[in-house]
Amino acid sequence: MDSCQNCPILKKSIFYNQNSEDPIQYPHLKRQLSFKKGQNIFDQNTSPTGVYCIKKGDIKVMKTDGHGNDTIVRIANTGDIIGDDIILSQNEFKKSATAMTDAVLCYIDKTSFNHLINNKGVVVNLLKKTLNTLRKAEEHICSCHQKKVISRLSELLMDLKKKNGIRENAQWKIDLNLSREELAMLVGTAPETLIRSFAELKKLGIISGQKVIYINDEEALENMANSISYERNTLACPM
Amino acid sequence: MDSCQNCPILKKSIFYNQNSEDPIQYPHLKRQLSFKKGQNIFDQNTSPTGVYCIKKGDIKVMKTDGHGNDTIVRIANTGDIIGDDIILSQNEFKKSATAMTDAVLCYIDKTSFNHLINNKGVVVNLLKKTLNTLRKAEEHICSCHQKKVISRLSELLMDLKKKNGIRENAQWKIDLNLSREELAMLVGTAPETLIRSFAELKKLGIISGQKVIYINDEEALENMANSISYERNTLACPM
DNA sequence: CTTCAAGAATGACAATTGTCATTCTTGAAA
DNA sequence: TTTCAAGAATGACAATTGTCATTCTTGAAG
Repeated sequence: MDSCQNCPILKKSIFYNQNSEDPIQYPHLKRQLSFKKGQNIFDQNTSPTGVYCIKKGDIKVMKTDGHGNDTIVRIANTGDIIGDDIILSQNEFKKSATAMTDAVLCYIDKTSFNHLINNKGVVVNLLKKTLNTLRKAEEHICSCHQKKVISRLSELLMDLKKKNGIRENAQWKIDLNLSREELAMLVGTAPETLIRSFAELKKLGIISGQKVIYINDEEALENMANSISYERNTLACPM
Repeated sequence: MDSCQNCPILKKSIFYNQNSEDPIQYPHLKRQLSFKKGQNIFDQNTSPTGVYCIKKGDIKVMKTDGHGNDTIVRIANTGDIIGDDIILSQNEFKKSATAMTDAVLCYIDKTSFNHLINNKGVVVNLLKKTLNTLRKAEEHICSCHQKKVISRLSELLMDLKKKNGIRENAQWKIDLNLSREELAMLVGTAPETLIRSFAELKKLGIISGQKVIYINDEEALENMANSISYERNTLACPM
């Protein structure tokens, strides 16, 4: 087993503690696991016995309603923790996780994890990460409430650009490691509707490409993400 | 200033610490504030200088897109903390809070709050609260993605029942302290659509009443909340 | 190269939801 | 009580989105 002290992603993880007044006990019940693209990490109906710290790869966290309707709740990356809500009552755990790329995760036993969060630095790091995730979730809720599909798709593309985008001359290149169906599950719509919004953005010249896409007009995409919501004719001056 | 030790809601707050190995420092830069129903606590464009612990009352946390589209992100109650995401970068604070009932909040200065979360028990309590809020937010995201308005409204009513419902014979009585517009902002739809869904539930005999409503058929409401999502004809056996 | 299957795309249509106009209710103030 | 304004409700219609059927692409396996 590698020691956590030398982990290349230590600084990105919640286990990195700048001020060493309260030195971290690294997990001793840790196991490093590898997953192939598409492989399931845990599923909605099991009670997990620990948490996972992502060393490498993209993990989709999903929820299914049993009628074949899946939602991708979020995508977790290097340094993120998944399954941490076992801290709450365990039996309400109702999410699944799947590797979207080949991935390496460190499994940390529940007891060990509970011990680790006795460390001030670690809890605070985890709290910050959680608050950040919550903020993003709340922003997504607003989008769902207020915006049309094409707008939410534009938001998603801006997000992906921020995370995985590569600048190429005047364009941004994004290698979507996502099928159209997965994009639909992120945006919250049917695959067909997503495909049509996608086509619309292409027709407008804002993006191009298929699996690898290019953002040709970043400003237009930003506008699409922000301004196209349901709107009423609010009379400026009802005089 | 009242001392926190004697606060009647101490046990509901994040400042309550069972194992006293690491005794809590109660906030010393605390101010108790009263708000009237409808009064604004902080708004989206200000950078708050501290957090609020709710002693009494219901607080709606909202987000506006500037085009008159508001969303109620969540309703916070006794023992909850609002504004705690000042722990993250302050300038991204983009929510407002308004009292839905007469309310009493304790304002805690940012410096003081940062000091308080040095206490293990307090951070862990806050972390648990945040994880719980996140879980609810993620569940709401799934509902938005998968369910129709009438279904989301049913979910909301079940929630309100759980929080404020009073058993009356075979029924549940809920005093909605919410206008139809507010209900719409919670469910994520237009007021007219909400009103129609409301009417539909009444027509089905599942609920009755106006501002004070009665759940006549809890099971039917539960079913409505769970089962009515968009569904495809998944062929059972395509042989 | 051909075959084939899975994903992507598109057309047609229906269901849901949003928008606007109008009317009905309700409760507070005069 | 009467008046009036704000919220609630409803009708009519349009826009968006979901569903199903079908076709087109693409890439892997033989």
